[in-house]
Amino acid sequence: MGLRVYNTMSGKKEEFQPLVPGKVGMYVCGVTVYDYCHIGHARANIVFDIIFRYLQFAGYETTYVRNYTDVDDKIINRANERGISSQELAEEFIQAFDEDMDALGLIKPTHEPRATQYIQKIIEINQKLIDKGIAYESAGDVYYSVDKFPDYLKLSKRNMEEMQAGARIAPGEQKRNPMDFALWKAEKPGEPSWESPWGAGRPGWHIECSAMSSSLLGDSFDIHGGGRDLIFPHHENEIAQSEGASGKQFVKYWLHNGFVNVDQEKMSKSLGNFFTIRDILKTYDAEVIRFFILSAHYRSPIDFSDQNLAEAQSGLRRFYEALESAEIATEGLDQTDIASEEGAKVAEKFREAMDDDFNTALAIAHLFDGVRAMNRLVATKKFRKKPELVAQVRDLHTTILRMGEVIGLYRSQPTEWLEKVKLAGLTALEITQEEIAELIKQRLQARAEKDFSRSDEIRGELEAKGILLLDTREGTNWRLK
RNA sequence: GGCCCCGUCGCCAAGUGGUAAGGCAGAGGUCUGCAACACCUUUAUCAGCAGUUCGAAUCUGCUCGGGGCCUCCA
Repeated sequence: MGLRVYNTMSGKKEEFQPLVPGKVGMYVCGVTVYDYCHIGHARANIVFDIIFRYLQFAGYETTYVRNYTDVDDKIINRANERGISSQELAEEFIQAFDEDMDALGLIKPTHEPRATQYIQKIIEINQKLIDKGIAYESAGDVYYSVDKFPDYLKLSKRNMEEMQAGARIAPGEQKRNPMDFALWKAEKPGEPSWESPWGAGRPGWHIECSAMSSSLLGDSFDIHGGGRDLIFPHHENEIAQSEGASGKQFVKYWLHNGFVNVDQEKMSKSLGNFFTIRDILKTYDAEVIRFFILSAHYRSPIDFSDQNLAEAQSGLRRFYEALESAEIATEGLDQTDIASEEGAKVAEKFREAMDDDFNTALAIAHLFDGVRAMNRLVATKKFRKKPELVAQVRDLHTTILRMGEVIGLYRSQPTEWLEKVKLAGLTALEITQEEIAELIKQRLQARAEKDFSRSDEIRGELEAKGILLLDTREGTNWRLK
């Protein structure tokens, strides 16, 4: 069975069949660049990163577009506060966004358009909507007339009467219906503006995405993604604009990711309870964040907490420890042509899980099964003298890395990753690497002299500080408790 | 007020009609000078109540609890 995706439009999982066989066009709403990204942005971008990766893995030639909204009220306000141009501000946070996404290990979308690069296209769509009688000009503004689009609210499944009760008209706006939304805003002092048939002004928020998506993916494309909070009004309005202008179905599958909560409450700028990506990266490795996010289904809400991240780190460490021990166990052994089915079994389960609406939590669980199988084999007596077992371990190892690449995990060299996480954790403890090394040396000395009480004393001392000692064939290592 | 979602082991989290995955934490065992790691074993009947069904965590109704959207928001 092939890929199935949950479509917000139908409210059901549907069999995925792209408009053009073998090819996928995907548009995801990016960020408005006026501040640093928080973990909620990280989630949305990681989710669509793995969807992009998986589509390609599944053999689809995928065009992924993720925009930057670089003209907007918030950008203008923030820039004015800081006394710089909105362009400068946008530039600064585009760069910050790119740095954060790089740090999180995201692969680049095919296209990363900026709204301000598509002003002409925006004007064209507006003109078309006006010509069709769907939009109207009013005192230099252009508004979309929601009454002219019968399918309005089909995505968010609301009805007009209820919505109108809550809608309001801001001072200075001259709308025919309170629900009408701005496609073009007349220039105001201190704001960036562009010439248009309706005078100088700037685009409304929603129209940008219609312009960028149709320019890069055409009037109809396969997947449109974003956070749940964009369903209304943003995505609803995009549908109205794009379908109103083209007369064709805009998007086949609507995918929306769930929120990141803090203490059971949505994390957002307005609530002030957000954590930026760069702050979290000071304490946790980027892959830990990814692992945390992917260990729940993308549509479920997840609760952000230190405990949950620490747990994610433990889980990820299990993978890296297993990968490392498999590498050590098979090091220097000859390659053989012995066949192994172990990897194929794991890979098949993994694909089944991912095919079911990108169920990464289940997919990772199957990889954990692979880890256990691998550990078990490595722990077998005289493992290195049993070529069929060595072949199976190598097969599992390769498979875990290959599947890991599809979800952007296990990309580091295990020993380096383990070392990095270990040292990062050490900074929170009251002991240095050198002190640990010295104590280990003393303990080895004591053990050599069979002075086990002294040996245990040292271990107890370190354990009290959060350090665990591990005696191995190769010597004594340590790790965080 | 309108629309919508969720409530699964101590914690995280899959599972949406066929008899409860996985991880973290815990317990017992093997290994170990003793430990740790790893491995093996072990821990839930699914918020509550009432229905539908041969059969329900999965469908329906009600109750309780939590959350979201309706204004910018990933």
